[in-house]
This record gives sequence, structure tokens and C-alpha cells, in this order.
Amino acid sequence: MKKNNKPQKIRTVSIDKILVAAQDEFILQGYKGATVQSIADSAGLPKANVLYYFKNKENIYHAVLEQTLNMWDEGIGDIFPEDGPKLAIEKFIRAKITMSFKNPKASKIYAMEIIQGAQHLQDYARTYQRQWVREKAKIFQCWIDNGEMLEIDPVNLIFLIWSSTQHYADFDKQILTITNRADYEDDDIEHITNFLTDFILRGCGLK
Amino acid sequence: MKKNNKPQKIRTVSIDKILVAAQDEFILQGYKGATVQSIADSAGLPKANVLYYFKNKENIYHAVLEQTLNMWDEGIGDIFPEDGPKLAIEKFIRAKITMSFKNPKASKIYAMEIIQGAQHLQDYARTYQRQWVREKAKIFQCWIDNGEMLEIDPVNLIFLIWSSTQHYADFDKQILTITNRADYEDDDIEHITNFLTDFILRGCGLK
DNA sequence: AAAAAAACATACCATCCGGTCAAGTTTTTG
DNA sequence: CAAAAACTTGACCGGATGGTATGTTTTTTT
Repeated sequence: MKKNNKPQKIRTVSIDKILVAAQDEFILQGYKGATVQSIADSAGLPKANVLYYFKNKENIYHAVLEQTLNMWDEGIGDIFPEDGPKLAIEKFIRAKITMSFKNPKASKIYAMEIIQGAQHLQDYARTYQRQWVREKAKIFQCWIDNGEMLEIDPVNLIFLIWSSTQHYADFDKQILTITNRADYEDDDIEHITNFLTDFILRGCGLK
Repeated sequence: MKKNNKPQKIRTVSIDKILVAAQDEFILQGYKGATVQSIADSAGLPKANVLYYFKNKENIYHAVLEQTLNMWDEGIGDIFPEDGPKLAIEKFIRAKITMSFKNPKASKIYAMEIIQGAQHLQDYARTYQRQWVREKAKIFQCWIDNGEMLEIDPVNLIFLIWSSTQHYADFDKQILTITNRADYEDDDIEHITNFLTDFILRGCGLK
């Protein structure tokens, strides 16, 4: 009946099921708390089968982290000098928020890693992120020197944008409880996006 | 030799040692990952002795959480109508930053709890925090209605202040790595405080 | 100083969990 | 269609871990 399976299809499908299940388990229970058995159950596979695709638990976790970092890279957006400060910051905020709401789980895994000491991500931060921040800070500095925006510390500005946007993904439980909602609606997201862009642009003296 | 021990002193000292050790372990390893043995080692006591003071691991965790919440309450600062928006927001930001740098561990425990689903803190958020936010939002709204500050969503403003200040405690590893430092210095803290207060006041149209 | 209470410590147990194995079944390849 | 490769699965093992039981030492009380 199912003849036309593409080669490797079982493999990719199973691996995907495992990674989805693993992400949930790792967020809810932490690395140690997530058991291979619970991941297997959640993926609908026997434990031994999970360990057939990933040699051990740590490999599963690494795969989840890798997925997470790809998401981060994709969603980090970019800052182009030719956009000028206003448009660039607006784009940057929008990219970050979009990612936060589209993949809150990746954001959470990432956050937990950093909070717990960034043992698996230290290299990533040391090389890739550090360079990215320096590069973008330089662009901000140019705009400041040209009088296109107020004199604001670019590095802390980046941190503020990161934190204020990610917050809605990482702390969703708290925010939804306080605002008495079951889930974010499209309207909410629109409202939050407008709030943050307006507020931050004004903070930069661009409004 | 040590005769003048106050009554109960051993108890309080031991419990304190255990809680300090437990906080570290829970942050670094998560709830499941932290073992009673490792907490005991870190506290310099035999395992059975730890379980003499706390019946089981969950009790240790609850005690750590309680400590954390007290910290949160203390550091949450307050917002007084008579201060007017500018001074009130300034005080609020300063209180949060002070807490973040004075007790980053509490901030981290708290953050991990929320990210993992806030199972132990849901009640706290549902009653205490929700009310606090509503109350303070009302004060902001008064100022807005009186034309003392721009029309800004007060609830999201509170979230932004929370996130941008806590970020320096929770994500310290990432920030220190990116900024190429070993630790926060007093100067850094001063600089960050000034950056955030200036930026946020400007965002509120108060500068 | 004797009795009572608190603190300390060793040994142990039941359970759980990561990981292996070996024996199967299904799919792909030639 | 046969051989090989890929996949599936239940059973099992050793080590770690939460927690207890029990006895000893120290401190406090009377």
C-alpha cells in the first residue's frame, strides 16, 4: 500500500518525531529530568528505537540544541546600514518578535541553557554572537556619529531589544496568567509589536 | 569551648548552609539533576543529615522557592502616585536592578520556574502578581489621563521593565561573554542603570 | 551529672534510568 | 527473488539516587 516512500523517509520522520517530543520534555523537565522513556512515549516509539537513532540521551539533546540555534540564527534578523536607524531597528524588533511567537520552545530551550551556565553554548556566544554584536554596534555608532540617532549605548540597546522581545516567549505562562488569557491571539501579538517598536524607537529618539 | 551557642543555632546554620548549596545545585542541574548527595557535599554535611532537616528533596526545593519569592517581593519595589511618573519609574527600575545584581541566583530560580511552566508559582502569579500589576497599571493610567506621561500601555511597560532588568541577572553568562568580562563591576552596574532609566524614561516621554 | 532532646553518621534498600543485546521484521538493493 | 541493509522491539543489566532504619555522639535541659 505505501510503496512510494521516498528513501530515508522513515528515518527522517522518526527523527523528527523524536526531536519534537524531546524539545517538550527537555523544557518541562530539564536535561536530567527528561527520560529517554518519556521522550519515546511522547514520540510514540519504544525506547530502544529512540536509542537506535540517537546513540544516547546527550546526542538527542545536542540535536535539539542545534535545531534551536538554527532557529536563533534565522530569527536574529539583520541590521543594514542603508536602512537607516529607524527602519533598521523596526525590522530588527519585528524579526525577533516573530521568532519569539513562532517558536517559543526554541526560545525557552535557549534561555534555560544560558541561565544554567551556557555550558553547551559558550563557544557559540564567544565567537558568533560576540562578533555579531560588535558588528551591529558599529553600525549604530555610525548613525550616532552622523547625528541620525541619540547617543545611546548600542550594546545595551541590543540587549534590551533581545530581552524585551524574548520575554513574551520565555515567560508566557506568567504573562498570560497576569493578563488573564489562555493564549496569545493575533491581536495581542500585533499590539505587543506596536508597543515595543513605538517605545524603543522613542527611547532611541527616533519618534 | 563553644558554649554560648544560642539555642537553635546549629539548626539555623545548617539549614542555611543547605539552602545556599541547594540553590546553586538547582540552578546548575535543574530539579531532577540536583541530587541530595551533591547538595549535602556542597553544604559540607552527610546526606542523611540533610534529610534530617528536610524530609525529602521536594521540601528542600520548596524552601528554596519560598526564599526566592521573598526576595522577589522585597525587590519588586513600589510605585507611589504621589511620586509622579518620572520619579516613580526611576525608583522602580532602580529597585529591580539592585535586586537583580544583588541576588542573581534568586532571579534565575524564578526564571527557570516560569519557563518550565510555573507549576509551583501559578497560584502566586494568579493572585498576588496579577493584583499588583493591575493596581500599578491603574496608577500609570491616572498619570496618562492627567497628561503627565505619554499614552503607553502600562501593563506592557511593566513587562518591559521586568524583562530588561532581570535579563542582566538571568543571562549574565551570555552578556559577560559578549562584552568580554569576567564579572560585573560597580561601574558596569552604574552604567547599565543609567542606560535603562534614561532609555525607559525617554520611551515614556518623560525626558 | 543524669536524662532528654537534637544532631550526626553508617549501612542499606527499592526503584528508576541510561544503555546494551540479541532476535526478530521490513525495506531496499542488485 | 535472494541477500543485505535498515528498522523494530522486549528483555535485561549495572549504577545511581531518594529515602529509611538504626545506632552513636553532641548539646541542652533540669
